[in-house]
Formats: sequence, structure tokens, C-alpha cells
Amino acid sequence: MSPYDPSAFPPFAVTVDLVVLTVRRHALCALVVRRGEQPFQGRWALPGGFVRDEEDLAAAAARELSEETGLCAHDPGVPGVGNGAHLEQLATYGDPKRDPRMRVVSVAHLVLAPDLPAPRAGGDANSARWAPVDELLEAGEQASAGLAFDHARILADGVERARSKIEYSSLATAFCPPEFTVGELRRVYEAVWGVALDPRNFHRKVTGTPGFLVPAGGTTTRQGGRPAQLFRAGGATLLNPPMLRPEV
Amino acid sequence: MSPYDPSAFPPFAVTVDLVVLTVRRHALCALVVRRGEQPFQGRWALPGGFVRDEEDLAAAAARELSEETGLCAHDPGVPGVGNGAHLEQLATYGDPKRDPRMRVVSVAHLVLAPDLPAPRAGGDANSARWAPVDELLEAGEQASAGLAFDHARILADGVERARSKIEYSSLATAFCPPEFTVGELRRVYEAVWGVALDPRNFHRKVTGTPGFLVPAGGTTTRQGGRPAQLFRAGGATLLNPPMLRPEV
DNA sequence: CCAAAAGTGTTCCGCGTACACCCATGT
DNA sequence: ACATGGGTGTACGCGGAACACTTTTGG
Repeated sequence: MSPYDPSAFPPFAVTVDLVVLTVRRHALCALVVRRGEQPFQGRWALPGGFVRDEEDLAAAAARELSEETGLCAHDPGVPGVGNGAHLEQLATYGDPKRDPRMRVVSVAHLVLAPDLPAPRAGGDANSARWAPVDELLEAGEQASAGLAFDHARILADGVERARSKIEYSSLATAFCPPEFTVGELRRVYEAVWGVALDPRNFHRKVTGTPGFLVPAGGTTTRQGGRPAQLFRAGGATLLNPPMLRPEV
Repeated sequence: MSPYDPSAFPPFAVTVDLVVLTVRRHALCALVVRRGEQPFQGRWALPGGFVRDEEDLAAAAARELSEETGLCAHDPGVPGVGNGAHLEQLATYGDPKRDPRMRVVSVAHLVLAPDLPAPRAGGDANSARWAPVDELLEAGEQASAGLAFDHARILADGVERARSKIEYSSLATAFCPPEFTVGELRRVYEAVWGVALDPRNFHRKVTGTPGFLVPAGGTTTRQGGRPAQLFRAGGATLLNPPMLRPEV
């Protein structure tokens, strides 16, 4: 670290922004809130807020998440059990011009959550909603139609992280309710990757990977057809060999 | 983002810390500098420094790198060609107690560089050196013997990132000089992963992956034995299928 | 009976692994 | 001659891809 002079460093505002992803109706969706003030008033943005004094970055992200959704996320490194949602740091964005008002460095976090009831608008947001990420990212192509600030870029990075991480980890279960079927888990992969997977091979693959799924004991027919076994997420976090994303 | 009140956010100091890795004498080494002042005076630390006003995070990392090593890194997103070194953002560390003096958020960056002459001590560092990461991380086990601040943790995260990224990307070439042999590239993998690889299969694998290596035209005997073809890094960045790290 | 989803069996083939073998240089 | 590292050929086997087939529910 450089020489320390209490008056020699420029002060920064530090925020956390959240990329909260879920799967609804076979589509990967992100949580966005409507901005109530300038700049970008009326535009959609990722939820987030300032990091408080004496508050860790992950704690700030968990607090904002809970304020916006009522969700209690579980960062595997922070105590406090959640309802299955997964939280991890994504990346940090610090372009001097990213906020026209002042110098803001934002530490983006990624949250993977099971399908939730409609979000409750909280704090300064006029409203909040789940929007398909395809819509949000397409809108970002035309200037001044997409997300506020550099949030389209942050969202794209978060989506890419989620897409690659479910390949080699068991994180896809974070999109599922506590008990789920193999078919439901497959539809998560299909929604996140935007591809169709062979149900037979998928079934063999996930049930054959030790520690990925553990039988929960019951069955369900909520998807129609023959009753399917219910599973819970197993203890394994790394999948070896990984799930293979089909070629483009 | 939360309601904006210029007086309502706590001011943070924002720094960049650098995990600069290279391969020297068959060992993965990191650049460390000796601290010249309190706290942790005399202890080794990762190079780094304050982000300046109007300076992007990646630019700050590149500036610190150049000040400490003379290296001109190439972030594939920042203009300005370097000498082959690779720079990417690693993660951000913001525990309120990580610096006893004040609230500091540090955006760590990872640099992969070819073997370099002895580093020149710059700025406030009494001295600088390349140290095998195994030594640095083992020393961290005993309290007050390892790196300053939370730098052991940052280093461990950087090493883990490098180890996993050379699996599925062509980043291992960033540890090599502009022209290198297949054997030299193999010794990079062996040093970073700490394993022995079969030279025959490795050769077939890397020369058979399109875009990974392009023949540079000449040969060399600098490693002894039969002359080896020289290669340059090809355009491909993602390896498909990936290099497989042998089981533990 | 039929549709729909769950689950099993089987065949094929690419690719990773292991290892035998040959090649071209320095000493 | 021989040691050293470079490079090719080949046989084996695991695991992914494709797909036929059976099972168990709801309508």
C-alpha cells in the first residue's frame, strides 16, 4: 500500500448493486426497481444502496436484498441461514463517469433465488418487478431505453456468471424450492442457458453425480404425467465432471 | 440506488492491490513489497495504492503495476498494448476492520506475467521480491508471520483464480515469453498446478486445439535435447475442451 | 384410450490416459 | 555412445449424445 497521508486520498462513495436472478415461467428474470429521482428518473435500475459505516460488503448486499425482497440470502461465508438463496460478490465498477453526480464505486453482487411472489417495492423505488433478462439486455442496445447507469453491463456480467457457474457447481438448485424434481431442475438449466436438454440423459447425469441430489422421500405430479421423485440439494458444491452446455 | 444526499454517505478510501504472479525456476511466485511504515511495518505485503480522482480502477491497477515492475499490462478491455502480461479484476475486500487506521475498500487485481528480471523497488517500498506462493501462504498459517492486512487471503484467492482459469482459457501463455515451446508451456501448467503432466499427451492436446498456438517459425534448444518448435499465443481465449487438471 | 412427463437400457463415438517407440541435438 | 527433451502411434476405457422403450399418472 502507498504512503499513508490522511489528507492525500480522494473520498469515494461505495455502494452495492444487486443482480437478483430467478426463473419464472421458463425465463431467466432479474429484479429491477424504478428510479424515483434524477438522474435516470423513471428508468429501471438494479436495486442497491450505500454501504454503511462499519458494515461489511456482503452484509450490505444482504441488507439491501432483504429490504427489497424480504429474502434472506445465504452467503456461504457469512453466518445466518437464508431460504436457499445464494449470494456472492460479482465484480466492482468504478468508472469515474459512471455516476454523473459524484465518484461512486459500486461492488456488484449476484443473487440466485427461487421463484418468488411479486416483489414489494421498498425504499425510494416507485415500483419493482421481475423482468426477463433478454428484454432488459436487448433494450440496452438502444441508448436511453435500457437500464440506468452502467447497470446493463453489470446485469450482463451477472447473467454470464450464472450461466457459467451452473456448469461446474450445484448452484442451479438455488433457483429451485427446497424440494424439487429432476424435471424442474432441468427446466432451470434450460431457462438459464436458453437451450433444450435431453430429459433422459439429464436425469441419469444429475442422479448419478454423488452429492448433487439427495432423495427427499416423496413424489409429486405438479408437472403432470407420471409422479416424479422429490429431491433436496445435496452437500456437493462442485460438480465433477461438469454439466455440459450444448454448443451454440 | 438509494436516496441521494451528499452528506449521507460515509466516505471510503479506495485502493487497488495487486496479485502479480509469475513462474520462476519451476515455482509459482508472487510479487511482494516490504512495508516501510506502520501498521505491519517491515512485513511483506502485496503492492498497491490509492485510486486517484478521475482514474478508473483498471487504470489504477495498471499504473501501480508499472510503478512497481515497469511492466505494461494488457487488460483486454483497456487500450494500450503491453508486453504480454494479463490483468484482470479479482475481487473486492471491504471488511471494516481490514485496515486498523480507517475504512479502506480494496479492489484486488490479478496480473499474470512472464518471468522478469528482479523487480525494482519503487515508491514507498524498502524492497521488493518474488516469493514462491507456497512459502507466502504457509507463513500465513502462523499469525504475525505472513503477509500484512488480509493480503494472504487475497493472494490465495488470486492463486486459486489463476489455477482454475488456465484450465479453460489460454491464459497460461501469459506466463511465457512471446515465443515459447510446448515444453515451456507444459512446465507453466506443472508449476501453477503443482503436478506432473504427460509430455506426449500435453503436446498433442495443445497443438491440436485450434487457435491456442500458432507456429512462430523457428526452433530452439535452450531447454536441451532435440530442437523444439517455437510458438506464439494464438487468438483463441477459451479452450474447448478444457485442459484437465489431474485429480488430487 | 390417449397425452404427458418420468425413468431405464443400449449403442456409438470422441477424447483422455497410458505407454511403446522414434527423432534430433549437446557432450 | 548416451543423456535429454521433442514428437508420433496405438490400444483401452470412461462418459456424453442419441434414441428406443417402459412406467405411471390425469383427462
